[in-house]
Amino acid sequence: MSTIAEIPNRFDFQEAQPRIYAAWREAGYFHAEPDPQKTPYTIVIPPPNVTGALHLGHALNNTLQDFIIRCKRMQGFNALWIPGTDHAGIATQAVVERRLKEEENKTRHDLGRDELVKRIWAWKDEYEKRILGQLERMGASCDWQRTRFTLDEQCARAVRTTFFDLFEKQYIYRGKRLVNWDTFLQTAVSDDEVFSETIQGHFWHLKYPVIDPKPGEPEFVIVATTRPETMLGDTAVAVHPEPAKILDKIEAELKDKLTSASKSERAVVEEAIENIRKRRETHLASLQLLASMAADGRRLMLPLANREIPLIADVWPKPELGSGCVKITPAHDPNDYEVGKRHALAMINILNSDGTLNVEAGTYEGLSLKDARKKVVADLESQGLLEAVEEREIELPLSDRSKTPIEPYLADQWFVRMEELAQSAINAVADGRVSIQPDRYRRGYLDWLSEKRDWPVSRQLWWGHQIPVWSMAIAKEAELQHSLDAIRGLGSFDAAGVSLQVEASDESDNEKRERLGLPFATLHVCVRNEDDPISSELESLGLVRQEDVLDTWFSSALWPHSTLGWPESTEDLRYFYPTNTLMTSRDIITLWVARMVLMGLNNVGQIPFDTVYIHPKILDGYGETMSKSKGNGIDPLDVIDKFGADALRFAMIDLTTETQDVHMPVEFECPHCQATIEQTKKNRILPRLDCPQCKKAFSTQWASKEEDKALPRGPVLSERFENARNFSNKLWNAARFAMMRLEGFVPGPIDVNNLTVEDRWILSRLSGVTERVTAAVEQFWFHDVAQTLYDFSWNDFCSFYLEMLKERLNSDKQRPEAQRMLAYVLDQLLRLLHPIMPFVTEEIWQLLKGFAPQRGLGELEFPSEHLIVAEWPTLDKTWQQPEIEQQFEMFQAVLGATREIRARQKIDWKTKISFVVRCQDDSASLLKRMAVYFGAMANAEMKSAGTAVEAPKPSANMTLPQMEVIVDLTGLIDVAAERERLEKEIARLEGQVKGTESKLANEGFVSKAPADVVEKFRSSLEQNRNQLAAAKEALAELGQTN
RNA sequence: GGACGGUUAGCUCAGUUGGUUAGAGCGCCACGUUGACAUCGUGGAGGUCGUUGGUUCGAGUCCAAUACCGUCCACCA
Repeated sequence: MSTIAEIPNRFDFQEAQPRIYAAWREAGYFHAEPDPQKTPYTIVIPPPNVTGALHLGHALNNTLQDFIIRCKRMQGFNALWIPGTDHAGIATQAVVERRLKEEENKTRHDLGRDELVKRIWAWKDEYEKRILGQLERMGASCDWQRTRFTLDEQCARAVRTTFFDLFEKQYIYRGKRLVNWDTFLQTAVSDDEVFSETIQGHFWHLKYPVIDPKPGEPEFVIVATTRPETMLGDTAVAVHPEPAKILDKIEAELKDKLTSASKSERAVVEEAIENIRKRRETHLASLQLLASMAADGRRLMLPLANREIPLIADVWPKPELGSGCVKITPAHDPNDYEVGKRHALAMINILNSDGTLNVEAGTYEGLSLKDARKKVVADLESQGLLEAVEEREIELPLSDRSKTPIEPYLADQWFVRMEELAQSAINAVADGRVSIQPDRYRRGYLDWLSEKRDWPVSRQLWWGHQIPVWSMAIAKEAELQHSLDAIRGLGSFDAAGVSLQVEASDESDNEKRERLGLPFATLHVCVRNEDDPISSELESLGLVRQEDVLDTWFSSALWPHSTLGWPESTEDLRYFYPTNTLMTSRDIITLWVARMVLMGLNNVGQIPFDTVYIHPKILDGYGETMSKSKGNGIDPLDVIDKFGADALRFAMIDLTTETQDVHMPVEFECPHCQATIEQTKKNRILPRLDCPQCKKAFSTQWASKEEDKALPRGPVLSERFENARNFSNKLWNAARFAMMRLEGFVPGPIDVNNLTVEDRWILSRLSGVTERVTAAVEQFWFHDVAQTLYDFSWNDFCSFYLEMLKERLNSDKQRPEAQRMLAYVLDQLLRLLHPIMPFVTEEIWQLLKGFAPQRGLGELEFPSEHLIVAEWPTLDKTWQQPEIEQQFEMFQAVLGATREIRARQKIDWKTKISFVVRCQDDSASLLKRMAVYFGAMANAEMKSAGTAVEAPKPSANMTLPQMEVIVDLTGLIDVAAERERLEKEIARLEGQVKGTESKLANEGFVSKAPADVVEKFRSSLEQNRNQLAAAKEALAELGQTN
């Protein structure tokens, strides 16, 4: 058995965490198997990207999951938390490619596909290990035997099965789409990898001749463009069909705005109205004419290309901008692409993949875009078709990866048709089978899905699930049947899972198609199992496998069922699916959550989870998202090293409120002297800093030079973890106290019918806290859980209950019962705190077992081997006794009064004071029972209490509801201090009385407010009046004393 | 441009159905090491709840308008 000397006054978390974690793991508590006797509770982790280490956002996300899983495990559920990581397609490939460039000055083409993928796997192995290690250090109780990776064999099988199924249902198809093309890297990049820069550019006004203008019609239509070279791909010019209506509408809106505009806005709005008026004068007539010409089917001659194009009416051009007309280049502009689809326009791609012009550009073929622009402008000018050139700032989209301009480029892409799938996911949330909390996030989910936009799933990458489709171009119509027969005739065709699609060319003009070398059609064969011999047979027929891989979200969308063994109908799947709660942050509700719902429904026929909990984001002190690229990110491991995993977890739970994101000011910590250095936008990007206190230098995450890297690293931390660390320490020391005083503990039943006031009080509080915490867990009120337990532990348990136990533990007679109560209450508290702070509570649990091997309130129990599997406290509501709590509050108030008077009077703590309490008899008898505690906790002696106590003189008087505490100040009094305090008190009470009086004088209040509320005010008024009278009297007495 | 969130003490945040004069932690001030804990204890100071108007007997809480901050989505010839 330990003695106090053996228990350090600090919890050595560095030593204990790995030891405790290993013990849990070895005992198999993290692992779950299907068990019909128990109800499953399952969470799948949002798999972190293997691009890098986990950050504080992950710490939050995973703490919440582990908290819930630990609660559920203790509550008797068969709790399963499935861990894993995400291959994160483009992000991971980009990281590895960047490193390849930096370290070896090579591109992926130098390595080739197989070698690059091999390198990425090595990267993945390293980071996966690191990520899973971080989770372990946070205390995550994941079932490591079930660890998955979105690109592992099991997930790959799920992906192929899903793809095949959707292909067969014709939900998957190949089509053209404008992508952000990086002409330097010759790959498509996603929208979030495009950034734009404002540059000084030009606005060219071009004149397109009208073919056979009728009298009164213009000879030319003027279009304005920032990219004149794309005119070679124009297939129409558009004008708004009802320019007058739009101008009227804009003017009406502006006038509306004017009525509510502030003075400073007025001028701006008035100017805008004036501009619209001018616009009407200068442009309206001609725009209306053009609109009617468009309706009339008039055509224009596209200069240089010498091609006839239609003038069309469409809602896209804004009559108030530019010339009011726009050229339409469907293959090279996203808006024009939409217009082109609406009007079934030809889409002419004038670019090669390297950014030079192709055969469609006629004489301009082979030129770079830059040269083509010069030549096109020069040629137009020489033909007198350049109306004007304006200077203008334009936004130029650039590739984040190559820093070269992005070209919208029409490319073949694979899509998932969303109509039916999206509807199923909409229904699941709309009818409540899947609930999203907080529910304000439902709307974004439903709105996004309701657009039912087809999902482009192909990526021009090498890292990912390669599309399981083999394709072949069919040059001529006559060859189609022959090829189909050949494929169907393959030896293993019937046995294999194979599905066939014929993609027709979108160029229907035979002659033109042949001139451009385009095929008549393309055959696509989807193979269910890529290892099937059919794939090599297909290749022998000349079919080639698609190079593209699938969007990383395609495999993530299957996560809740692929991790449980789907497509096989495993026992795991049947037992643990649907999972219960998905916890994630709001930015991937659409990208991920929605797709999991629809894929779960499509593949398994059931929703993937019944609840989605959206947690807040952690921002830095400037309200910016934390990120490595800004240098304001906190590494959870740094927090764990300094404050402990329990502190990190408590802080995460505590800051998770329902309403908002949390700001966390961050600072550097000097590794030499531990001084904190406030992080600013300036210093957070420096590779090294000099500590202002000890003047020594340290390095940051930006260190790249050898000399900087050699310096000790200064971690980025936040003082907001200190509070949590202190709480953990407080708990540890409360336990340490218990260990000291449990010496000689004899297990035995507690006489529940004969408890002291403080015992009944702590049990009442404990019961209330248990109820509240249990309910809060169900509601995901994490902050509420943390606060309730913090408050109970620190204020009720430590500051009062333990202090009061000290007296009883000193008495041989009272000690056995006091020890049993101490062991019991601590036992219950440890259980409640365990899901938040698993390490320190488990350590205490183990120690406590040594002292109190059997404990309990009614019946004695042997504690479980480990706290992690102890039963969650169950609620005994009968212990909740409001009267007891009220009585106790009265005691606390009297105690507080003596302390306050002592402080005001500056009476040394060692000087014993005495006091009397004027109060009702029942209160007096209670206070008399507590008399010993006034001595122990305030070094004060209660001489007497009751209705007729004699007030000592001189005295300090403190009025409380229903009571008056009068402290004997013989030989002690500081009259000025006491007068000041009383005057202040009188002022406060007068304000209160006045407020209440006027309220009660209000006829409306008395007649309309509920009777109990009115009664409450009445009695409080009476109380306040009494208090006020007593205070005034005390002040008068003071005058006499003086 | 659309949707959503926030604005409460010096800082970071609570405030669950509207009900006495609004809370916590940190920070600040004063005092204090009596053997669980100075990562502590005791006491104190500090807020007209962004602004304006409305509903109500009563508004931090409900409604409307407005300002500022933030997030997501769309878009910028």
